[in-house]
Amino acid sequence: MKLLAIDGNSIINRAYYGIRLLSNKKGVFTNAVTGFMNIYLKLIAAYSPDGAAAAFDLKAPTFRHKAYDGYKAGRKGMPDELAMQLPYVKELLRALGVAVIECEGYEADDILGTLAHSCDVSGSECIIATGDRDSFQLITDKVFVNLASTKEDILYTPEKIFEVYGVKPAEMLEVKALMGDASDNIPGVAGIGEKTALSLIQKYHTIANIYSDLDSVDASKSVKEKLEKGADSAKLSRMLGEIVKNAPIDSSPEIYRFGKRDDVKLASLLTELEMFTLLKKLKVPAEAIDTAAAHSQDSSAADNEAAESPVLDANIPDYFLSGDNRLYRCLNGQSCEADITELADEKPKRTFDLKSMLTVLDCPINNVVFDSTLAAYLLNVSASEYSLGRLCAEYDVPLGNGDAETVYRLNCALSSRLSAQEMNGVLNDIEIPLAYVLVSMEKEGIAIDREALAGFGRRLSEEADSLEQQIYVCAGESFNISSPKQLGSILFDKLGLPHGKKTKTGYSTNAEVLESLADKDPIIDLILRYRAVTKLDSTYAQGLLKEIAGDGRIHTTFKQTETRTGRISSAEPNIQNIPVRTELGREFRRFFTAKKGYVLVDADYSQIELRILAHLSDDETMIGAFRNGEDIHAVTASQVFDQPLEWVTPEMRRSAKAVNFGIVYGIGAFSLSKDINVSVAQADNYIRSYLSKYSGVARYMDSTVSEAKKNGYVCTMYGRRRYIPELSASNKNVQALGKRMAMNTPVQGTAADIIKIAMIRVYRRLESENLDAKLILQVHDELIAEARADQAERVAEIIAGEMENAAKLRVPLTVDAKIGRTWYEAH
DNA sequence: ATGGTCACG
DNA sequence: ACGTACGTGACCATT
Repeated sequence: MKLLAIDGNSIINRAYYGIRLLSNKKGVFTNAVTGFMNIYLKLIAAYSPDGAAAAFDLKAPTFRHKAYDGYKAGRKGMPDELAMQLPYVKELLRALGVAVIECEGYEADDILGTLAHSCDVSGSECIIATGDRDSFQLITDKVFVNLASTKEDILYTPEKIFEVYGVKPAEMLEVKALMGDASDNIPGVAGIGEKTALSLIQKYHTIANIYSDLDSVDASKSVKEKLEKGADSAKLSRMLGEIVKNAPIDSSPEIYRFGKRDDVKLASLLTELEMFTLLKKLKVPAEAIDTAAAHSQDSSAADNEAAESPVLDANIPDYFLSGDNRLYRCLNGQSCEADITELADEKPKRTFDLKSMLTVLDCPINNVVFDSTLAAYLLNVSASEYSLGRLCAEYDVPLGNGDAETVYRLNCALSSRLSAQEMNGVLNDIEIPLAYVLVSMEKEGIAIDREALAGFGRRLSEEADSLEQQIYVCAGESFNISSPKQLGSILFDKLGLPHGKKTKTGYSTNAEVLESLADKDPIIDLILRYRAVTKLDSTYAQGLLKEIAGDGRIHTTFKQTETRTGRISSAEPNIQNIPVRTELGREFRRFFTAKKGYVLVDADYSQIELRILAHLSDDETMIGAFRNGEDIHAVTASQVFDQPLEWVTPEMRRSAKAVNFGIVYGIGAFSLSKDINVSVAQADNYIRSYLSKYSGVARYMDSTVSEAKKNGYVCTMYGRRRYIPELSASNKNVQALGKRMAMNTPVQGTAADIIKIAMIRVYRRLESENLDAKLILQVHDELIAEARADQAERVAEIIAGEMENAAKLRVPLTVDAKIGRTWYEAH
């Protein structure tokens, strides 16, 4: 019999602090549960035990173990965010057939000690899984300790203990009694640390031996004095530190053989917690999930703002496109395969993943009144995916008779929630029409000058080769410059340059650190140039060449349900991060061209986010500046530095620009100071000055954060919503992040809404006016169309006009539009 | 699969 | 003592 004995409190504590705060939609935090279950599954896979038991302290919320660096054990209680997860972990363990042991008057350690001892005497094997070293004293030929750590777990055996500490496992108690353990309230001998304690025990093995003849102990005079003074404390510590081995629990290992797994219980717990990955990992059968859903007492009623099981008009068909591209329809409860031509009729219809249907089927789909994927995205912009199976689990929707019927049931659930949250407008007026635009843009793509791009790539790789050789000369050896690890050891170990901050895995070698070292060694500049050139070559030259399709064009994929703020993203390739900031990088835009006889029209909003901020905050000064068509960064400089506008220098304007950007992101003095190279105190002054001059903005930020805390979410002007569970975290850094998200999301998200509206209108105008022009790219505040050369001026006017009029704000929206043969020229 | 780095708005 | 401006995606090295 092999028993896995889990130190429940220690492991859950590690799990909690190891994973950023997560929560389900009801606000139940789940990061500790997730981490715990992952550790549990890893342990099972690693040791294949015959049974398992998990020990918990009964008197929760104080911990006596040092659970993570910096944790002041015993002084603070367990945070609520963790305490609320404990019952879930215990229930899950029971459902998995694992015994949960708690014992009045005994700590988890004592339970583990008892289990371990019992295994030892009965000839069973015991593996203790814990995150702290207290259990080392329990190690024997039969009892091992798996120490969880952030990097890799280590299995401690008697041999391993001896290798690391030079003592036997049982002697670890003696060591601890001498050195003490602050986190465990064990005093030890004052002035004796780990080194001294270990060397004493290595020689004399026990405290009793040391004190039986203290005079003859081989140690310095001061150590002997300390030992003499601390004699009572040492003996007391020895008692306190000894783990109990006879706690009143069922100690026979055989009792803990795995019990029967309760799949329905697992399904109901994991569904409630929205831990769908684990549900899959554990291979919980679909029937169990259905049964759990059917028995669930608090499905839709308790779920946030959902009306009770509403019914959508069953006369409107729901469509689903399967993995093998077959179209299914559910109408009046009847599911069957359908022909794609019926999608073109003018009757209302509902879909699952409209954008995929348009892409895959490449046929007209008219009068779509609801889409599951887009609705699910609006309801929860933070999900990682929106598959039918996962959504059914998330919204407690039982599977129907065929996927199309399931879609119908799912749409009922989604629709009622969407109405309750007043997001029908965003779905019907923005996201559904936008899907058509995005599909058209992807299909159209953009022409690439392949030969010129390849030629530029060759130039870049030659430059990289040359820099590489020069770097090797400077370093005195060759190494992999692209490996931060190897680069760090060359720069900081071999060349002895002063290292700045460290990352988790070693020295930081990012551009900021390197730039600060630029005058210390000529190798730094070479490395920076090497980095820049290889980045351009691999990501943009080689990367884009790989993505050119048979038609000589690049067809990106615009993801409509990816970002937390409502922006769209671009992938394979990402055309939203083509270089522009450096002259060399900007060259890439010369290879993005219009086809023969056509030109590119590029239109971008000027400071759309700041204008939205002016509107949302109703700030008098900012609104005035925009209405008068003033240079907003210069105005801000004049405000922040308290100087007349005409006295503002380019340097002041640059700093003010950074402050303006920072404000939108939820600024901090530290980062601003780095950005504009002034002291933190100085940056702090700028921010204060800004907020006192733009008092409307200050008020707006405050009220946005407090509204967000009250509601748990923030909204854009058009009602798009983002939940921010970080705001209720106990960790102050996480909370601060939540506040910044709360301040930034309405601004960034409203900008996203507005350009989406503009895209829809531009698309329709170009079509209705029969222009030979198509939208092809979007880069957040910029739209690019390909237009027949003779119509370009007209197209530019339409695009700029639709963008400027997409929203009516308290300030004008202004747009710069340009025409060129290439993206470089048009931008 | 994850982390470091760096490209964009 | 720590971490430090919002939102993305791609590439590389390492595990």
